[in-house]
Amino acid sequence: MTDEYPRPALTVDLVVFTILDSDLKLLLVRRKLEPFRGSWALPGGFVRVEEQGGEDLEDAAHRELEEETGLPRDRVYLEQLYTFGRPDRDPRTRVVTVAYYALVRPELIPLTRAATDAADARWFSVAKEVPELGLAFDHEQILNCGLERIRGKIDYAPIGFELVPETFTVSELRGVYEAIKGTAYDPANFRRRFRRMLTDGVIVQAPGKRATGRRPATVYRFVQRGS
Amino acid sequence: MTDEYPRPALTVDLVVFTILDSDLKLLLVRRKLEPFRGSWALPGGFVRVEEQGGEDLEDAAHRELEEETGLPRDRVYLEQLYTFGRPDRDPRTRVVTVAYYALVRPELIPLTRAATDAADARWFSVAKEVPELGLAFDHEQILNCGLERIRGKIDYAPIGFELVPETFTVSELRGVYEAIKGTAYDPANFRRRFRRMLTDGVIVQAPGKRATGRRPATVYRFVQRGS
DNA sequence: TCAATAGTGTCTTTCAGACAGTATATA
DNA sequence: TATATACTGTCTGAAAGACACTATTGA
Repeated sequence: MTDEYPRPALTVDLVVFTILDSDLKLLLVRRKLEPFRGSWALPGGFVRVEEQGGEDLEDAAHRELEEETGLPRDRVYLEQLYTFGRPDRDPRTRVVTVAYYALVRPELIPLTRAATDAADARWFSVAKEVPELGLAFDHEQILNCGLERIRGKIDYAPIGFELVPETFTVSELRGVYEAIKGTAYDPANFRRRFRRMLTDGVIVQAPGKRATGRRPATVYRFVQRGS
Repeated sequence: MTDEYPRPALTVDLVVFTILDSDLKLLLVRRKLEPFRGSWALPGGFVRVEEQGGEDLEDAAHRELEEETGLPRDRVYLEQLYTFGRPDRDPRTRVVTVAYYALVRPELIPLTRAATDAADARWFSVAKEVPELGLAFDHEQILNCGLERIRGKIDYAPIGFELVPETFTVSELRGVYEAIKGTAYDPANFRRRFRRMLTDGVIVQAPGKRATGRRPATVYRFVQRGS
């Protein structure tokens, strides 16, 4: 019954973001095979499918991320983005891809180095480097979809905390917002929003101070629900 | 290369909403085949896939909607929702489904009648009837995903206009918001939000008046961008 | 002491919720 | 005339943008 219909190949692709030096970065891998051999592309690959069983889509995304970049599955924030299935998006055959976006804390960036040598993965500046690259397939479109999503979502969901160390200062968090939105925030007004999160219990003060600039700043910790 | 991997079956499923008598309704079809034979399910079906070419995912969604319910593709608002791929979501074989939600203007409801006789399609009250039905597969989860989406999105995007006739009164639009959100809106405050849309040019006054209740109400028309 | 960042407070505008009150149609 | 709905206006509070101001550190 279901076998009357031809089936498409199914992949997952990942738009992996981090922030380094107050700049939004995207993780790309260099393609070893045709088509687009030698081009930079989003990490991703085929979903493991069996007649009965196989892996869930989100598991496939985590697995591909770990395999291709070395980023551990349990420490990366992952969320489904959109599914792309234009008939001509892959020149070989019909390939439908479920795109996810991932947010990587800066502390984890060194872990990608381990895989870098093997898989040729690198972080690129979204604003300054990626536009020149000419990504493989429709990956530019997928990236833009991811950018739109995080730029919209950061205004109402606590995804900013996924791009900052476990403890952080107000300025560091503001830097995340500025890197994502691409605009400057008034430090005083940002701090006020922040203080509301504090009184709402979304954030608590952490011990110690951090001396980044001139005067050491208070350090905070994000309180996820149920911990 | 790509043919080394087994492929999943790929379907689209549709969460189709309308509003009738100030109540949010969902369009369901009765299954004629196993599994879940006789159960109510979301309209949907297999994406047409060929080695080279075939249809786009959104085209597949429009096609299935028209085939199964008679709703014309060019008059229904459609948007991708989420992709579901749990390995056990279909007992037969691995089936991944790309879910869409659709918004149907009340004027189009009679068009579903034509297909009703053939395909056994019916509108159900989301609040009062659907919970008792026990939908096929994971369609309850897909429905909840669609509900979440429109309840969130109506606050910042003009999707409410997709559930109202071409010309409408303030009360009618308020009824849409109340049906979706499941809460009452203060008529005076809602009217103020509405007047801002008017001054912003999102809406224009239409000729005539409509006598629904006691006093005839002014009629408006939504101005989509670029017309 | 100076410069730079941390941090506070104030003014204004915008908008939402609550709610009183006026206007106009039909039964 | 009664009443239900259409429609207007006002008060209050929450929150954002602009911006002046104080505090504390390192160089």
